[in-house]
Amino acid sequence: MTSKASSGCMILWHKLSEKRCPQQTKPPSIASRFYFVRTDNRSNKTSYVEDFPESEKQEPASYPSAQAREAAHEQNESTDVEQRLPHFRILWVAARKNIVIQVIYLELVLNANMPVHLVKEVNGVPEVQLPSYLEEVDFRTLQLGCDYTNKFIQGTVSLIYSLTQLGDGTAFLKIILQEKEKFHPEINTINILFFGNLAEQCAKIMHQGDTIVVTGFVLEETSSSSKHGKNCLQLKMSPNESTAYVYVKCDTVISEEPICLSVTPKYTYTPLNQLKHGSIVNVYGAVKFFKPPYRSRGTDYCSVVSIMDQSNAKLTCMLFSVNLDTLPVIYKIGDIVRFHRLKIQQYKNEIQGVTTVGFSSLTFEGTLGTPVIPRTSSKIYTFTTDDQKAVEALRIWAANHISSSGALVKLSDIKAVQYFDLTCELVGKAEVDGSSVLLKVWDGTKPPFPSWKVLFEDGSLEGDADRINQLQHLTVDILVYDNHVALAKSLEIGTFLRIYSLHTKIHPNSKKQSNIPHLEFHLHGGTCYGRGIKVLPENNCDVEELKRFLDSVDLAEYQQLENVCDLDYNISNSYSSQDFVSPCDLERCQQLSATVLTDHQYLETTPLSAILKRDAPQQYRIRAKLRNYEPQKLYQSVKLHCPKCHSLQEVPHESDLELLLQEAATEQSDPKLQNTSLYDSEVWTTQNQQERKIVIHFVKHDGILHAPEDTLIMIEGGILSEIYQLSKKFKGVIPVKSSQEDLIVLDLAVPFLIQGKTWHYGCKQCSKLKTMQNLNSLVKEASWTPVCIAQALGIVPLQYVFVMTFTLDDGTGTLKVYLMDCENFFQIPASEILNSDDLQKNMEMIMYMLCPPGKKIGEYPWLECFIKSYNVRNEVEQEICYRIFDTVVAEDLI
DNA sequence: TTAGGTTTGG
Repeated sequence: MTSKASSGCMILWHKLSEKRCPQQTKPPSIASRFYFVRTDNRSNKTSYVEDFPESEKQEPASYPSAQAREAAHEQNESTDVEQRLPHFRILWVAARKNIVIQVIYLELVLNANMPVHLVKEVNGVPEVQLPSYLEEVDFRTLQLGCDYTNKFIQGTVSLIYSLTQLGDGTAFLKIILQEKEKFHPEINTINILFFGNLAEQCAKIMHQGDTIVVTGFVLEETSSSSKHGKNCLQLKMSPNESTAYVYVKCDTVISEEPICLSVTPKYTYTPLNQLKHGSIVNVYGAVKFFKPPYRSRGTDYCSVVSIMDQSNAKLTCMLFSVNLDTLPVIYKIGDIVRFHRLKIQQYKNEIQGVTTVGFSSLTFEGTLGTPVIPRTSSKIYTFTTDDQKAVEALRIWAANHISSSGALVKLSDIKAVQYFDLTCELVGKAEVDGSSVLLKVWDGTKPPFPSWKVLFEDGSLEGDADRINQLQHLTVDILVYDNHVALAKSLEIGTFLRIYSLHTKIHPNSKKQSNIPHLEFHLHGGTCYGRGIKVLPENNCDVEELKRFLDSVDLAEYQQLENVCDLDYNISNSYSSQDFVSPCDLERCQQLSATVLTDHQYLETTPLSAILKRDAPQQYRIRAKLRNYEPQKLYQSVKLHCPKCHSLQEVPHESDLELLLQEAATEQSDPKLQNTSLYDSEVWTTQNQQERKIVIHFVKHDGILHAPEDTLIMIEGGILSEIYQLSKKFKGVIPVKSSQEDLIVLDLAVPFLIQGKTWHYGCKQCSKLKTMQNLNSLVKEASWTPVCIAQALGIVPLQYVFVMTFTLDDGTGTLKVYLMDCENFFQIPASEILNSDDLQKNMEMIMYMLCPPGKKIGEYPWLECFIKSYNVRNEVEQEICYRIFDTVVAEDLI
């Protein structure tokens, strides 16, 4: 028996015996051929059959059909045995009464050309010795031109690059091998290049940290020289000449599975809504929330992971491990995880999952369409086609049910006050004091405001000074505190990071000093909201994308775009800007207004005290500060305005719409009104909802139906969520009902048209409704704009407006002025803001800038406004009111 | 054992 043969055999043998009867029988000697394992389920005895018994062969009926064999084959095709030991193939499993026969083909194990071997290592002792003719050499003695056919080197895999293809299509894999310490105390590494199927197999099998032995390599000089100017050597491994031995630690592989009839245990997965307190289960889930692993106060690392599945149930899991590597490698919300042997327990009336003996996990990228490759430190794991399907199904579900908004924000998109996840490259690092570390990072985009520069002692900044200087306008300074400090200190310059729940806020003094707000970046202490840092591997798809983007950044372009006021952008990192802004610059900056007039610039500024003494109507140019504004809650400032009768009304609340639509859904659709020359109609009957009928009328264009995104639809019997879904797909949705002769608008209390995120309402008083056939006038041009549709249907559309009261103060007096604005003043459409988190954040930031909370009014920015006065008469008295016109918020504030 | 998702001091 050769060592090559026995390595594979031993693993198989142990897997079988561990599950059943450890000391019962010895494995037979193995030859390169079919190999039969017979298990008697009654006595739990496993035996090895030298050849298949003639008697058994003569009972074809008792053996699986060709189809069943294929199924068995497929089921086992990507088992752990095969993934880690590609030279095994379980061809089929036959079960008859209590006898189970497994047929395993061992061809590759004995194939002399087999380029990769797995060597099982129990408690650090390899179960199989290397061939005795092989002689170990250390890295330093390697010399060009020597024959290394019978020599080997051994080391630890410290880095594995992505598997790639060379120009001619040959697979190529590069790894860095670190020499065992026994030769030299200092770290000594060498690059190893694998080619062809050897590269492919190594990419599958090897993991960072593995001990490997390589033999039969060719030594060559690297094309580039090392950091120290010396030429370096690298090893080339080709499939026909070279062999790699990968040592697999099997100490932790203790199967706790119930006895099962095939080599690979068949795992069952419990849906998250069926978990029972006290059980130990296997589950799949999409990550809804996670805390990257951190050191607990106890002995272990901890990671909190909340997952959801198609049952819509959520399970929060407390995962502990002394070994950081065995916790799931989650990079973002939406990743898919598989947990084995998770214990379910109760805590505060809710169930939770906890790690238990033998817990293991696989993590998969959650993005649809990316390869299904498990992230795990586990050497041996099962992965079947069923698993593949489970991951793919969860990806689809998660794409529709798990929102990752807020995550993965670019620096250019950040708002004044925000928590977000940042993917970036580390370019500099400095210890600021005992409790915080400064990280200088960039993501290739320019933040809307300069980063506040953190002070640190000379000489404490780690990183390439030239590069830090070159990127100074694009890097941000992040202060990392408390429990994150240890990890931050260990980070290497040049690594790619994801920083979770990073906090930005405006530096309190920055505006006073330069009128340009500066952003502070903090990773506060604690682990709330998943706060933490994770190093992303080079082959992570987000990192690959970021690298491509960083490479494309034109640094020269950024350097020309610096603002005159932004003096501290150009000063040394080691000083605070306050020492450098001269009084003259400060004055110049403070004279700039946070708002801009779009007309009437010829007018001279009038003090508020003078305006207060005059009659209306008048027009004025003023210069004042925003002392206060109302309403403070943004959603309260958005109203619907009728341009005809000038009435103002509240935007209907979603719950009111829901009720109205539900009520309308009980009305019957008239079949006579379906399928006309204007539209084609489809009727659906819902299940479990008293068989509600939904009718959708697809409006045709030139007599034919077009793509959904170009098609207007009308809906009868739809509820809010359905209309919401349909509006994402179709050009526009009109809720309608059947009347005697034609379809008509459902009710002006609900939108007459839903287009994208905008819900269009009509004025009840001013509209004179016409029926849907009037849309015929628009069909030829397919002019499905809200204005055209409203006109055709006799509707006076309501405008979304911001209605606010500003209290302005210029030092001579205060004046309350109204702002009623669709989209000009803030440059944000009022019609879209209620459905857009981003726009709401923009608006918040603008208000924060115009009227900074916690500041003295002297520190507020100036606002140049154009206002007009007018008389308002009520029953008792006449009053002068003021409104802002022709004024917009300055672009650099948006 | 640890943590038990729910931000902000620097």
